[in-house]
Amino acid sequence: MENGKIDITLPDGSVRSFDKALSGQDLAMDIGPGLAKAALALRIDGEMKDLKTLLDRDTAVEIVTIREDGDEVLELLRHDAAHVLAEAAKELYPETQVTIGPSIENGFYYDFAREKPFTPDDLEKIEKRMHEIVDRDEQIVREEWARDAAVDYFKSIGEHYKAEIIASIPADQPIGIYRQGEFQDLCRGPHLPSTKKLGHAFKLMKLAGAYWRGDSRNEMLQRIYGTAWRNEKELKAYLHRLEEAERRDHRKLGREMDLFHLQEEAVGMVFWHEKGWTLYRTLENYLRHKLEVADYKEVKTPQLVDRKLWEASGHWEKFRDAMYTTESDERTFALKPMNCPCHVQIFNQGITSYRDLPLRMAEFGSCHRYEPSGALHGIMRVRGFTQDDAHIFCTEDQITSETEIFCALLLDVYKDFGFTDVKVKFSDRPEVRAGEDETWDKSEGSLREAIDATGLSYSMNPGEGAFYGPKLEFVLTDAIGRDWQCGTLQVDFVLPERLNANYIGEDGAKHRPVMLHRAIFGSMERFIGILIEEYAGRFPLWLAPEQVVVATITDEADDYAREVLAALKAKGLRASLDLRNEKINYKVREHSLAKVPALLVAGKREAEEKTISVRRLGEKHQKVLDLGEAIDQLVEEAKVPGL
RNA sequence: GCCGCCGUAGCUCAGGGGUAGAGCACUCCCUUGGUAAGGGAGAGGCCGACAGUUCGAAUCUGUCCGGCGGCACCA
Repeated sequence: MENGKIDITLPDGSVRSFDKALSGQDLAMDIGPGLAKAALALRIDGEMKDLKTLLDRDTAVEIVTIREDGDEVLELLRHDAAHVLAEAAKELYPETQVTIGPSIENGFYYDFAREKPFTPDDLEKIEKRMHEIVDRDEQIVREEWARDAAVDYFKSIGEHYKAEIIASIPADQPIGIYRQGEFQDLCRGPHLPSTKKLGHAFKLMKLAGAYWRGDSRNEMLQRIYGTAWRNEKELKAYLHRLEEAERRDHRKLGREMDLFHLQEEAVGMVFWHEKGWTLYRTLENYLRHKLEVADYKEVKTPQLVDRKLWEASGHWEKFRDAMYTTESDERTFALKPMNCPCHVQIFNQGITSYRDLPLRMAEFGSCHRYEPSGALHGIMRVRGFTQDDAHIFCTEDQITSETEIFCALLLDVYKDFGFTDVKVKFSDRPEVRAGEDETWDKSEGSLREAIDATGLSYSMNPGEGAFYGPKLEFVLTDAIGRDWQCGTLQVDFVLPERLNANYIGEDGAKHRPVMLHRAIFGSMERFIGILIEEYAGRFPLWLAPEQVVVATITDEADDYAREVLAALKAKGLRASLDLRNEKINYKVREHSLAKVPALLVAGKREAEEKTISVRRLGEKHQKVLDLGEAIDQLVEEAKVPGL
């Protein structure tokens, strides 16, 4: 800044000098009118700022345009879309109060407070008004207000939620107010220079309820969700993705593929049909084998257990409302919502030596929980489910190595299903919890040490741990982009204490073991739901409930087709026969729609030559192979991983 | 649980104060056809449940049940 000059360094390394301070807009114009037109914001020292920011010192500046890839531009657009949404809603329905409206993955939302609910018709009107506001090309101007003045202002115009938000901001922080047209909103920014820059590639998607400040004790607001993109093409691509995702919805495929159903008489409980149950058993046996190799001991514990045990474990106090109970012999029993207390009962039989640790006790444990009705979702969130549960009883010293061993096993299993990018979350102590703070310090510390030892990257999930200990969550994503916790690992110093679990140490004295609660699939039901969506119903051969259909072209091949079926079954393949009096086109179409991985077609020629025409799902053409060769190939491909 | 929307044949959906319709699937008949729908006929519904309004309710109103989308919850 010599001689009052301001040097601006551009991303290409070139430097422009100016006599006096200038706005980012001026800078863009100075470089070229095309750039000025495309400019949306600035990146000053790597941080996004308004395009109108005054540049009054030497600095490195990057001009952000609509053509820039990456999420930052999208976040900017979406955040503005939320403001335009709020402006439109206020214009059309002035009695509405605005609250917050952030950008989110794929879009944005805005929460409104209003007596009368918005209707789908209102959505259309609001969207139309949003387009008008964009066309008005309203300048978006940032101002900074004193906090108390801002609170008074918003109170005076009846925006009590806004006033409350501002009042909760620390007094020494500046209050940024963005004005566009008649609409003013509290906001940190940055924003576009004008509403026109938002463009028209946005769409309002859905109406929903949402609690004020995310707390169910508060009143419910009305949330409007929308999506926004750089251009029409991206918007269309997104809408198309949504349609594709709907096609692989496990609820739809579950019905179409005759895997399972749900009905009113057993809400949240799955009726497994033959094909779905075959899939279920295949998975269970696969995992059972993995567990055997990993030195787990499988057990089975009772469904109905006296409430005394749940009181002792602490579950009764915390989850009583979500437990199914029944009275008998003047005692109260609960359908088990978890397996851990039962596993401790097995552990407590006899005397355990430190030589027995780590003891890995596994169960495909059938559990029931009275989940809130609004939480139910297909077979992903149900009231009756089976956990691939296990508890590792070990010493404190063994936590790290057991965590490493478990994470390796989990990733190995996930890899067999093609899940390679797994989100890991670390959830620490919740507000309501059992155990002393010192115990939590210890358990969180040891889990952190253990996860660090695995080298996996993870994100923090504060306050989301189980009531007895911190946990790792292994999260998979469904077709519609929703995250589901599947695997978990939880460190527990509390239950062994409460249920008096002991082992005899090297010193001959009693010691408390640590329990590691862990699951890989999480629940069989949820994992199967995820798999259906992941594969869009087109399972790999080893998982497919119906692996092969033998279909005939004429009834002259019926006897041969029966021989083929027998040969397939003798090799352990799941196969069936289609001898119907239908054209081969019809049969191909039907079995393709049913997503049968392999169709073996037999006509007169094949019968005479002892060959078979192999048509694989997803391929346009078929291959004629020697029967033995065809079967060998299928058998090889149908091998269960790890077996 | 809370907010909004929805509930008609096995599935997808149309209709809408005067006793219910399509396509696919299903059953039967004809067709023996070489790799994604051959032709014909037939059967199938207490219009989610209960109450109310009405001469009359699948249709209007209310309550409940269930589903869907969010929110909250998730040992």
